[in-house]
Amino acid sequence: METGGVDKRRLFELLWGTPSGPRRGPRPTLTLAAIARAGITIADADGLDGLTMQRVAESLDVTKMALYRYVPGRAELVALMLEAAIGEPPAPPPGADWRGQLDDWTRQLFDRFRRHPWAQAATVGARLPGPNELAWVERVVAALTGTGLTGAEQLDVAVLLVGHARNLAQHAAPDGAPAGSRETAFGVLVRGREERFPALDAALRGIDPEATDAALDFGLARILDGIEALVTARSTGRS
Amino acid sequence: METGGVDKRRLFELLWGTPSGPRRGPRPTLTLAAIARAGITIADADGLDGLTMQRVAESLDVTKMALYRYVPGRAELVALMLEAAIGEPPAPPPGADWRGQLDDWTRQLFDRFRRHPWAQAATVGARLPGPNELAWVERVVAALTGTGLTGAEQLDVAVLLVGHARNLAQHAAPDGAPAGSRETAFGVLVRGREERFPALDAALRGIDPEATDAALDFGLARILDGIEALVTARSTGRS
DNA sequence: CTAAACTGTGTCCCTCGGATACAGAGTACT
DNA sequence: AGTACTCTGTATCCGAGGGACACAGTTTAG
Repeated sequence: METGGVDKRRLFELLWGTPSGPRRGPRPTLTLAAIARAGITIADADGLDGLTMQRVAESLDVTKMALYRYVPGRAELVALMLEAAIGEPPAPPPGADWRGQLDDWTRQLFDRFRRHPWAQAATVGARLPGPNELAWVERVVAALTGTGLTGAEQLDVAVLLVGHARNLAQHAAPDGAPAGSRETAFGVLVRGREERFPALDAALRGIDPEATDAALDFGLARILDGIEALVTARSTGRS
Repeated sequence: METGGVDKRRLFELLWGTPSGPRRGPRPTLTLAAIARAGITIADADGLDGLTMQRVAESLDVTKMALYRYVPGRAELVALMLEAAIGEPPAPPPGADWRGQLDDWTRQLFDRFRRHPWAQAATVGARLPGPNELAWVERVVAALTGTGLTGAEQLDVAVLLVGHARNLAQHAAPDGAPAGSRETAFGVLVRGREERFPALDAALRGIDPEATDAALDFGLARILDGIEALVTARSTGRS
């Protein structure tokens, strides 16, 4: 799996190109969107490892090689799937200030990542972003326009928030997991090695095993607090 | 590649087990550490895709199948490589307060991730942490002991900082990249589509192309500011 | 109506992870 | 010391999966 070689030229065409006009030969039976959808369904169920060209083709009632008429290879298919799975960014909640917008934005992105666990693995390394992905970034920058942050800082905020949403979708317990499963997972390893991990042991002891995992909220609140401090410093300091 | 199936029982033994005593047959020619080192060298050069059992075996002058006497499979080998590549956490800078410790900690972890780009891909999804990985977390919790944060919050901070270090190692430009390469990469996509990404366009225009990418520092400063606000609130509010 | 272009298919090849059976090496027990 | 047992490395084999290539059928431009 994961051959990794990506045809950047072709991928750019696929992500950003316009649907070309009337062509000559027989009309295609498939669509890029349909292929991506089929791939997403499979990957949602069985992960990226379960995603084979064969299975995608079968689910579309086509031969494996037919897919290569639309997509250069598996890597590019995954990129298309990612773009479709992330989708367009949601409308910002009406009347929200920049903080409210970014808070909602991060939770929405978190949800997308959680709905498609394979998106984690599909977003490692340098990528060519698609229109949807860029539209998400645009929303962050737009929300921060007028706060006194520089353009570079606005982008840095986007990177920070994407990272948090993505990172926590990874750490988030799977849907059916019992509360406090993270703590017990760590606890098993720390137990019997308390002298090696004393602080960790103490921290784990102080955790209510019934408490729900609030890592997303906690981190997001800290990040937004930090940004807010900068924003107020900027608006009071000069201007 | 990336068959994904992990033998958790065996992996736990490999990561946490103690080297067993004197055995009977011929003495092994290899070591787990040596195998992991060989794998790291290969993955550092050619990524996880370049890491094949064959290549690892060749670099150790052994047959491919000999490796399976030490390691259950490829997935477990990668886990061992990760544990070795991350290594033990560095000693906290002497005399530093919690903020100084966490700042240094995050940069150190960032460095490790940057030195081994494949570690990105190796840390997706739920994993069984090794002793080194847990020791890193221990350091964060230890640094926060006495700040008034609850045990759960201390762990949340660790998740947050790991995520930032990991995330930024991914976004960080490769070693030889020219300054401002991120901006130009975005710029190419935005150019000609200014009406679709107006805020992004404005942000990019305001960026000095010579400026060095400071996303790590920016995000880290925000996060630590946010934590500091919580710490002071806790210490002044009650106690 | 013909030629060109495009689509889906069948077949083939290569790479890679892993199972299995076997031969030699070293140790524990008598 | 000898023997039986066990562990190591190897050789061989298999199946899954990505992708190349040539071909036949289909649709449209001229």
